[in-house]
Amino acid sequence: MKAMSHQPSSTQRNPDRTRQAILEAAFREIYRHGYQGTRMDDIVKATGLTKGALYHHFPNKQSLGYAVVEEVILIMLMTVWDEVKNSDNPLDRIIDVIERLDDYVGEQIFTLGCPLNNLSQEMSPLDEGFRQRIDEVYRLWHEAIDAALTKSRDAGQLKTDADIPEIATFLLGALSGCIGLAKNAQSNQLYKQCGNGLIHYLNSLRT
Amino acid sequence: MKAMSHQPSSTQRNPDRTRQAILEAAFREIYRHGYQGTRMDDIVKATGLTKGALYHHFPNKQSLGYAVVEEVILIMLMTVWDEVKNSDNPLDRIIDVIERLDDYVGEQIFTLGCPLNNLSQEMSPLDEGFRQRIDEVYRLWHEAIDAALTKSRDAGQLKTDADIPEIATFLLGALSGCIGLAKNAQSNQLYKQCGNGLIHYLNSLRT
DNA sequence: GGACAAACATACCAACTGGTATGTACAGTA
DNA sequence: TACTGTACATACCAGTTGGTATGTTTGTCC
Repeated sequence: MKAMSHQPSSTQRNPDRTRQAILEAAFREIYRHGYQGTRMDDIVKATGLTKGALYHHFPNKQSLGYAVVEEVILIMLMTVWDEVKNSDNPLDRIIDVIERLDDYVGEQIFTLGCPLNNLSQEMSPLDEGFRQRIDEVYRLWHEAIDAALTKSRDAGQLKTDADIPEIATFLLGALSGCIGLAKNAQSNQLYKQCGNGLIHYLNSLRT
Repeated sequence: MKAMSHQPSSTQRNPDRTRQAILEAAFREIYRHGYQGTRMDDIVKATGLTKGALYHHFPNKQSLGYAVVEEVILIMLMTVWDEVKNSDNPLDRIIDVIERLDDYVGEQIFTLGCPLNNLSQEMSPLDEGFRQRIDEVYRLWHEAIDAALTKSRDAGQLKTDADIPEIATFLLGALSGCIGLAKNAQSNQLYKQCGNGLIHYLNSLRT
C-alpha cells in the first residue's frame, strides 16, 4: 500500500483535459473494436488513468459511448463538411473530398471505415439512444450537403431541375457505401474505383 | 431426473436438419445483434437443442459464424443476383430489385440492414477469417452484377464506353450505403429516396 | 443382438467485464 | 487553516459467457 502519490506528467489536476483524454481514447477503441468490442479496462489503460477516474467523469459505458458520438464524431465530420459548404465552389470541393478523402480524414478511413457508419450499423438496431444521436449527426451532415449543392445550383453549376435533397441523400449513402466496401476489402484501390463512379454521377448533374 | 426421452416433433434423428436449424438460428441472432452481440446460449434456446448438441456440430462460435457467411448469407444473396444475371433484361431487373427490394428479400432489410454489410462492417477489421470469407461473397456478387451489365450492354441498352467493373462496384457500394442509411433512420422512406438517386444514375447510363 | 460411433443431454467452470464501495489527495473558500 | 466538494486511486465483486467433461440415447452394420 505505498502511496506513490502523483506522477503528473503534464499538469496536476485538469478535469477538462482528463475528460477529453477519456473521450479520445474511447473514440479510438470504439473505432477499432466497435462499441460492444470495446472494454472499459482498455480505455482505462489507454488514458493511463484508473477506473475510478473514468467512472467519475462518465457514469457508465453507454453514456461514454453517447458522448463519443456527440462530442467527437460530430465535430470531426462537420469540420470537413462545413468547410465544403462554406467554400466558393462547393461542387468541386465535394469532388475533391471524394478524390482525396484520406488527405481530409486520414488513411485509416480505408481500413477502419467511417466512424459514424460503423457505429450506426452496429448499434442502431440495438440501442435507441445511439440511433437517435447518430441520426441527428446524419441530419446535420445531410443539411450541410444540401446547402452546398444549393449554393452550386444557384451559381449555375447544377441543372435547375436537380432534386437536391435526393441527391444529397444519395451522395451520403453512396459515399458511406464506398468507404464500407474499401474497409472490407482493406483496399484503397477499391475505394478509388467506387469513388470514381460517384464522381461520374456528380459530373452528370452539371449544366 | 425423469427421462422425458423424446419430443421429436418432426423426425427423431436428423443431423443434417439439426445442423441447418443451428445455422438458421445463428443467422437470425447475428442478424439482429451482430456477431459479438450474439450469445451461444440464445442460439441454443432458439433451436430448442442443448449446448452439447450445438458444440457437436460446430467446434466454437467462430466456426459457426464462418459457416453462416458461407452457407446462409452467400446463398441468400446469390439467389437474387443469379436471377438478375440470368434474366432477359438484366438492367431493368436490377432497377426492379432496387425499387422493390423488400419484395425480394423481406421488409426487415430496412430496419436490420444488409446481413452481409452488417457482418462486414463489424468483423472485417477484427477477424481476418471473417474478412476473407465476406470478401469472397462480395467478389461473387460483383461478378454477377458485372455479368448482368455486360449482357445489357451487349444487348445495346448501355453506352458502349461504360466502364462496367467500375459501375458494378459503385452500384454495389451505393446500394449497401442506401440500405445502411435506411437502417439507421429506421425508415424505408429514406431508402426510397436514396434508391431513386441510384436509379437515376443507372438510367443515365442508358443509350 | 451386440458392438460401436455418431448424435444429443447435463452439469459445471474459469475467465472476463462492467460496475461499485471505499479511501485519499488536492484546490478553492471562509 | 480548517472545511468541503471535486478529482482521482485501490480493491473487489457479481453476473455473464464461451467452452468442456462426462454421460446417455439412437441408428447401423456385422
